[in-house]
Amino acid sequence: MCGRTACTLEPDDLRCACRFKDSKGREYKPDWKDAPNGKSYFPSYNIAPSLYTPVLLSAQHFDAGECSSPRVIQPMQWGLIPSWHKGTASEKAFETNNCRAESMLEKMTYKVPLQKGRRCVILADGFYEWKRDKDAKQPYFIYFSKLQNEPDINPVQPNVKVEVREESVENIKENSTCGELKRIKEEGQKDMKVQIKRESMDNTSTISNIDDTDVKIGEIKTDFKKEATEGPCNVERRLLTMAGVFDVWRPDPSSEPVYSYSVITVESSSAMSWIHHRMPAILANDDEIEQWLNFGDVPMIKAAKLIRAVSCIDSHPVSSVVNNSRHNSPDCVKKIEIGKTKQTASSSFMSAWLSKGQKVKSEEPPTKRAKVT
DNA sequence: CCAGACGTTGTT
DNA sequence: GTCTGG
DNA sequence: CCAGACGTTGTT
DNA sequence: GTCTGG
Repeated sequence: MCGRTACTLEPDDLRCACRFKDSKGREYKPDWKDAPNGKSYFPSYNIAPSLYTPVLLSAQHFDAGECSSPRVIQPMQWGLIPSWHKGTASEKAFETNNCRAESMLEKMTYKVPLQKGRRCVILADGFYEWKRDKDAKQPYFIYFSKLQNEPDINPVQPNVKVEVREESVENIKENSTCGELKRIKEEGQKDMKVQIKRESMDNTSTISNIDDTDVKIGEIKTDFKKEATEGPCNVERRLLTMAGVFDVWRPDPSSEPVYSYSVITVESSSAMSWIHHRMPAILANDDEIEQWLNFGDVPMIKAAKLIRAVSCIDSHPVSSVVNNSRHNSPDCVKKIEIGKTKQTASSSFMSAWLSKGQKVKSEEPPTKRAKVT
């Protein structure tokens, strides 16, 4: 899954790294909006849940005229606090750092904000994942592959498949099994039946209470300022863009709202599964980002198709200094060679290799393992 | 009707 | 706030 | 996600 | 074992 990230760019560099063009070809940087409750984002190589991190969202979430760009970056707290939460921010009983894609349209905590169009994109240099082997834990840093900067040119069969079928109310009723269907729409309108199916298991859940028409499409704002976005962008690697859901919570009616988010997770692609069986839902290019953010034009049913396991990622092992979230240094993301410092890992690898030939449980991706001759 | 939940991961 | 279970 | 705490009284 | 803090 995704429980630790790095995000080291300053706000202006983040805005620069998030330059984009609208449908008319005008180029923008996202606006920067501070969190309304006064909390700040601090760049770090070691970002843990509960911290505030930069998140992209549509300017349509704000009042008309408030923004000079169709997109906004705002720091939000990692770990979604539902709008109905009672008590203080810290006494939330639930684990909402991640949101399972397979059930996000069913669970109250995520369904409700998603119906309100509260889709966001979490910005990061990359994220960390711990590969477990018995007692041992080896952290890896994972980020966008440098080879493909635009689409996911190396797609795998998505293991989270979102099927959308339009059927009449009658058909749905006839086809419904176990009373799983719930009525959603007013008379005369066609129901949307969304199935999110995990390929690995034959586990199909049917959702019908998310629909396109719930979201009030805000008036299209055409008065965004065109900003000067020329000049080089001093950002080396493309920022990782992870799909998320956010919500807005008020500790009490008088206080400022708290924006918080959850990273959507999916069953891992082959690029990740050798490290971990879950991974964040990554948006592979700007078109996907646009569709995910633009809740006014892109209904949830369509946006849900963007949530899948991509393969356009690279990774490398890093030092266990990253384990302690108090450690914030470039060492957290620095590549290390495994097997050199840890003799135990190396010797177990070698003995397994000697006894079984070259078929060894992979410590590296298949491509890298192939050069062992 | 009211009360109570509302979540994920990993591990066995 | 909204859904489920009793 | 992982690391670290997990407790009270009285005295300075 | 389980919760809190980062």
